[in-house]
Amino acid sequence: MADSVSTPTRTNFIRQIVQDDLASGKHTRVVTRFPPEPNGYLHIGHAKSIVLNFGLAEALGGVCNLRFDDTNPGKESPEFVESIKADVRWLGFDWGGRVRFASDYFEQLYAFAVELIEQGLAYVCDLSSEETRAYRGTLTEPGRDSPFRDRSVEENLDLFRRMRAGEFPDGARTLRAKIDMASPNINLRDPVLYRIRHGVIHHQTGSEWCLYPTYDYTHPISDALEGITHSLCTLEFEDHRPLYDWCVSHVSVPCQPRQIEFSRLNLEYTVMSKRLLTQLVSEQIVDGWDDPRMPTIAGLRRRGYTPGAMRGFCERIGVTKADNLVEMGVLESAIRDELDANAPRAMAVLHPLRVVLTNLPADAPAAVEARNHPKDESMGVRELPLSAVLWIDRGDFEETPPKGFKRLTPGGEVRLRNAYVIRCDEVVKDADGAVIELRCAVDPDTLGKNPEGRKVKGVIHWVPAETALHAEVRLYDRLFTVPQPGVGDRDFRADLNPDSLRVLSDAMLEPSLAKAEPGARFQFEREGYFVVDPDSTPERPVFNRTVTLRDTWAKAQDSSGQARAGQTQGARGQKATGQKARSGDGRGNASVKDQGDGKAESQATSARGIGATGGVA
RNA sequence: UGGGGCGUCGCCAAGCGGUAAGGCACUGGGUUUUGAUCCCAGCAUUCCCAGGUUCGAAUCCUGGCGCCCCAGCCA
Repeated sequence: MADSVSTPTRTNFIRQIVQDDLASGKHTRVVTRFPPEPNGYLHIGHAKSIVLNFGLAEALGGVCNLRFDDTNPGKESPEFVESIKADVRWLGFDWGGRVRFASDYFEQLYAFAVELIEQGLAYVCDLSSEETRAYRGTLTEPGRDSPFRDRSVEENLDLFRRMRAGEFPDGARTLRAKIDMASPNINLRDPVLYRIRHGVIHHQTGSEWCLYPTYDYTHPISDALEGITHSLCTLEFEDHRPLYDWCVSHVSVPCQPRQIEFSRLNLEYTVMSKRLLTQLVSEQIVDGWDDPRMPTIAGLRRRGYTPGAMRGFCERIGVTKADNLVEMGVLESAIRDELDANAPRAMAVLHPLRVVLTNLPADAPAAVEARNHPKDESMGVRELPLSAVLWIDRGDFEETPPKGFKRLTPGGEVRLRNAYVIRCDEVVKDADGAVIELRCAVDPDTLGKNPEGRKVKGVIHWVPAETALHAEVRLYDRLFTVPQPGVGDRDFRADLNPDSLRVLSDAMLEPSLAKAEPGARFQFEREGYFVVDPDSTPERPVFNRTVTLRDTWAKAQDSSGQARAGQTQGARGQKATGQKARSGDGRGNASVKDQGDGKAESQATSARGIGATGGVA
């Protein structure tokens, strides 16, 4: 699907800096990089960084490297590098040439460390991690020099070589930069440059190394080696910039990239930290990294989002240094814009109610023609078989309608989309009083024209019963019930939305949908946008709801104060838990499957460690 | 009571000393065989607060207030 409706690229403070550097001749070509650590799947916050970095290079005639920041092998895996490559490609970006790894530079990084030692700017320290912390001081008190700070260059060189040779166990020694233990910036209090890690198999370098460089040391030098002009990262690295600059200015790299920081994306009703997302997956609260409720790129893709909508969303939210919390509505409007323009229409009945047409004319056509898009004729037309028995949605009939109800009522008339106007003559109920069938008369003179002398305001969708496709439809809602899950000391799992997934096992689809391939997107008229799930088979079609249509009627009903049993908090625009479900028990013969009931044991969510992925959110 | 950032409409966000863009949301109204889309209109006399400079300040200065980040051999 074409990404046609992304909003035009707006400028931002980083783009201005880059353009200024180009205009002044400081740089002749912009080179950026996207540097994820392969320790999880990419999420929509990464998409912001990807669109910024690749988009900037693309727009200004430069290049953007994809570089894996793989300096902590214990947490990383080839699965993650593959998923990241696939996600960046899916978003429509190209890193021109080979993928880079920080581990490509391990040998050079080691040589630069030797340079630092020779200059007296780095030393081997024998303090344990606990001692190192104790010597570091606090936010308000300066640290103390390590007793190993003044080792000779010769001794440092020897020790560092032996560290590489594997002579010392994990944690026995580190290589530290010699900067300033009294610096008010804690990052400058002799930061660790290298640590020892035995026994881990690195996904790229295997067991070649037992010495691994830290992010603070690796990142600036990797940037410099690649000729990066502008190194864009998130705000939490702002304090590290002096160290970044220190590294590239004390070692013989070919250039000194400029680090610029911007604020991370925060989205309401979801979580964005890799630690929490990993937890959702590992505790099986969701169905994997690509669960359609996840804010991962893989999840959004399976949910039915398009690359164009993702890029459009990123353009809309902008790039600044201000903390932000973006409303879901922005994301939803981005995908609706794109799908409204590009998704073919179809009809599907989610909560089927049987309707019998009692007087279908003998000369009625066997099928009616329907346009695949109300505005785009190039999308063509399709045939809808017509028959005397059909399905409509239970929510489109009310025995005692609220004021303003435009759908079917006893004795009332409604238009069957693309077909006749019908009138409900009889309501058939079972022993318990539940409506099981409607008997309706068609007005034979209303095919392709309005009835004479009266107006029929309501239009409802339908599916012919004989030829209907029985399908599974998965209705997704927000994963959490509160805008900021786990805020404060709460366990974020306590904020999970128990109704984030509802599976309708017997939805009825129009027969033309039989040939839809996984990944195909449609608008089910009056319901929303849906995508064929990879689980789908010809025998058992499975559709995921990407997003509902805007529904001002449901919204008006909500705000008129009517009770909504089982309604999740603030599910605006989420028809599934709203009006449809409320009216006449839309769950009918659908099975309801709850997931994510927060079964796991409670565990404190520390503020620490929820950030962080290689300077890219 | 260390350091680094940030505070413009409900949410994002332009603005770069010359008199508050835009998007989302919201509220009306129109078109409509999707209560969708589309169209039209409305939506900050005011920019965290208080002083000051200036003919003129969201933009400059001073002082407050509020929020975020930093004490991993994570990134």
